[in-house]
Amino acid sequence: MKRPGSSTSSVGPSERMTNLLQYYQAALKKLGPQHWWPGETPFEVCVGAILTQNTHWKNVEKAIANLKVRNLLDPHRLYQLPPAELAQLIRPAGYFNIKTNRLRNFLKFLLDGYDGDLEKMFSERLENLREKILSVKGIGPETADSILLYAGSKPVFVVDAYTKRILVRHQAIWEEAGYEEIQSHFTDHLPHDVPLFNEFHALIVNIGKNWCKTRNPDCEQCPWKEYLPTSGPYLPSFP
DNA sequence: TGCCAGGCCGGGT
DNA sequence: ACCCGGCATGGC
Repeated sequence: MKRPGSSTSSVGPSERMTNLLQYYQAALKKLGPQHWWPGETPFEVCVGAILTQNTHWKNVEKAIANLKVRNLLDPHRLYQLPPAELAQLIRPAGYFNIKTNRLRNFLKFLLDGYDGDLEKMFSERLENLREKILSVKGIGPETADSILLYAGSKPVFVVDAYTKRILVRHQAIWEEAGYEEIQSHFTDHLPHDVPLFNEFHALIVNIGKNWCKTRNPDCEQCPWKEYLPTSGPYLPSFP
């Protein structure tokens, strides 16, 4: 459903899916805790957040493993590594030339601004820090927010492609909604609780991967089947 | 076997 | 302010 031009519609996305805690509880009950982020240290989370841009996590795991066995999951040592060597190590994660630069941009930011100390970085005021991380070339809103939530335990809700697809499917947002608008939908209707944000986003990704796929959606088995709109422009087609 | 994945940037309308 | 092409590997 596209946002109506300048006219106002009586029933629309803003009226739907505001009972987010029920969605959360239903998903958690069916799927259990997701134990996110899949990484052992905050720094590993940051690296993974950059490497997983538009990429299967399975591929990222291989790249991270390459870095880990060489003891390179450290800002100083990783930045010391010649870029060409870094590129080869992260090759399995795809876009390896681009991601080499993006990783190094973030490393330089971390080393120059905070002596490579993530704790020091995360001690900065949240609003300022988010803007600064976003200014690093190669780090957009999802990557920045993933770093803030999953590496820094900051109360920031992470939005990704699955989040948007599911919310559009549930008529909670318009198709044209941008990142911040989608994010607001959660932060406006949920307590700002770090474990909640952590688990909720992880559950969304799980549901997106398994039931809300672009090609082969399977709404019948989806844990949120009960909440699907029973009428609207998406039935029986799928966005 | 094609299609697609936990985006983002830069250049063009 | 959007829209689009480019970036790349490996799993299903």
